[in-house]
Amino acid sequence: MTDETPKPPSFIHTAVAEDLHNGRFSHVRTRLPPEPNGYLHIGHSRAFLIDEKIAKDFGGKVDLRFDDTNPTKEETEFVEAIQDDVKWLGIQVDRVLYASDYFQLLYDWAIKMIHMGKAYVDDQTPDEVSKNRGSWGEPGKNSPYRERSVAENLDLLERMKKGEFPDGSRVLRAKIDMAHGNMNMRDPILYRIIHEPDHHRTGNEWCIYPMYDWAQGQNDAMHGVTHSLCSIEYEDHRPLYDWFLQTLEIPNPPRQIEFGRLNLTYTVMSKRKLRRLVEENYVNGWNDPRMPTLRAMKRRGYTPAAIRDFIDRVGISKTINSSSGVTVDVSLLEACVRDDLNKKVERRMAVLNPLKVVIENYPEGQVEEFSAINNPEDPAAGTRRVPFSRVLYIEQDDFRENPPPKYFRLTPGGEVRLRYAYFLKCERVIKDESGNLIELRCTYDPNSRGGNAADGRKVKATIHWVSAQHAVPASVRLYDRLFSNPNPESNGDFIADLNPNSLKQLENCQLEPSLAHAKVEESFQFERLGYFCVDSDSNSERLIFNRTVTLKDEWAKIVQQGGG
RNA sequence: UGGGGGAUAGUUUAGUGGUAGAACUACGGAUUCUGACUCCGUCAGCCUAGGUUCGAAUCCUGGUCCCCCAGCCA
Repeated sequence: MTDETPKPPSFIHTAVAEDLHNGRFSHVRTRLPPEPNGYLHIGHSRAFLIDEKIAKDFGGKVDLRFDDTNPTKEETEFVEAIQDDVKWLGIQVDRVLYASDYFQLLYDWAIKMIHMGKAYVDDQTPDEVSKNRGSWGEPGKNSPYRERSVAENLDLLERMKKGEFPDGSRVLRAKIDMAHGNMNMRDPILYRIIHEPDHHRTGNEWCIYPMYDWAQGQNDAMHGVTHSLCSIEYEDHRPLYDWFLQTLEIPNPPRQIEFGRLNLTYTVMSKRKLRRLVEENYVNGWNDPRMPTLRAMKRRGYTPAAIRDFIDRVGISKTINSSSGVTVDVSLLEACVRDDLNKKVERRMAVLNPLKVVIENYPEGQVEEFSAINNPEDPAAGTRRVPFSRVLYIEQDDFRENPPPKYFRLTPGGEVRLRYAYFLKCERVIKDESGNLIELRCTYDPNSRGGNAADGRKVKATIHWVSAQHAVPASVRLYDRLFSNPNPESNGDFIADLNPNSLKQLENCQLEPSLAHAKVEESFQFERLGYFCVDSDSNSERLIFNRTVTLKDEWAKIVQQGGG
């Protein structure tokens, strides 16, 4: 591995290195800033991995900090789920912090702002606040409460905090500039009143809660964060971020740096849309393997290594082509999983759509065992024994009565190799009254034991098989992309772009016996088919596999192009 | 309408004044007891118009197109 070409550093690396070089900072600390109001998806994981990478590359640390400043949206359940996902990804966080643990410090700063004449309690209704904010190209109007006395502001804020006023009746605002071109600077709201529900950590101790802008920079500062990395839609919040830190005269102010967000083709990423998929039952929950959430991807069989590789290959930039970022082709993600699983996972034979084969010249009652390689990419994985007998199952796709051009699997009178076993020739086709194919009568070549003919003749195809009397039945869920449109919603409602074939469950699959005791989450390559893992719905009665991703399939392409 | 940001093959991404390079995709081929893996090859790009320069993706000027912002969400 001497010739591995390191990825060039990102623009963030460049900026951080500069800060270190010119003495703005002497070390690096970043933070993962999730709001515990939902499950993490692949887009979050990228943001997190960027934070991790920057910290690691500069010998710094990364914290996990929950931005739990809005009790109406946040729950303990998500706090736990997020920590699980972070752990699963393998991110080693230095500290787990909660914005809510620092409400008092933030409140003290608000009091300081009032004393400085930089903050005031506004009694306007939400509607008035909104109207008086003005619009693009039109300045806002100063609130009639803007020039209240320090004493009155202090008193009012104290009573807001204690819960003397109803929700929505007042807010604390910074006094900046109602005519500013940047909307965020038009007297932003610092605190709003929220009585219900209780906060997941502070209970009913507070009746006011800080807004994102008011909390973010100060939290970063008090936790010693040097570089506050976030996505690009926060770029025009940066002036406000800096304004608070400067106005409060906070030493060693952290630096916010923004990067473009990650979107995927054939996927939706917004929390709103994902929630709709769940709530309207288009998928079976947040961990449905078709979802882009990390728990879903885990269940589907994606590995942290594959996700990390993917994020790495995508890189970091500020490019913006769509919804605040860049839209990466899912096929890159799929390529990354295949790469990882190919190296690590054992091979097995599994017949998804069984077609019965009787080998007429094979002795009834006889059973042989063949040795099969577990992983050609990893000799240390060794071999296993696979039983063979007179009645087998092969894949329906591996036989064609009227083969199209370029089809070189089994055909009437044709010969193929049964992987690791014998050459097999199809002699007769058996059908039911309505003409459906139900069975193949075949013969084998006893002189091809192990897979090579004594006379040296070749076959064009090798197919997988399972001995009928030894087979383990199972269900297999074939997952495909959730949407059939690379850019869901590009022509109307994204629900209309749902792929009707995103899940197909097969109930009559036949697996080689070594799979009988496969454990939940264990992954395998079913040869010639794809990568599959044991689903958590499995029990001692029934094995259920999820297809993580197919193998690349040249034949499928030929068929798609009309060749088959 | 005001503010902020972005533009290099189909998709991502390097390149920071000196021959535009990579990955994924697509296509073709070699190999193969997985139509997999591996290997080789092909197609394909600097948003645009000027300027500076011996030389511009890179510097300057003017356009064009795309994204984000008017929550008491984050």
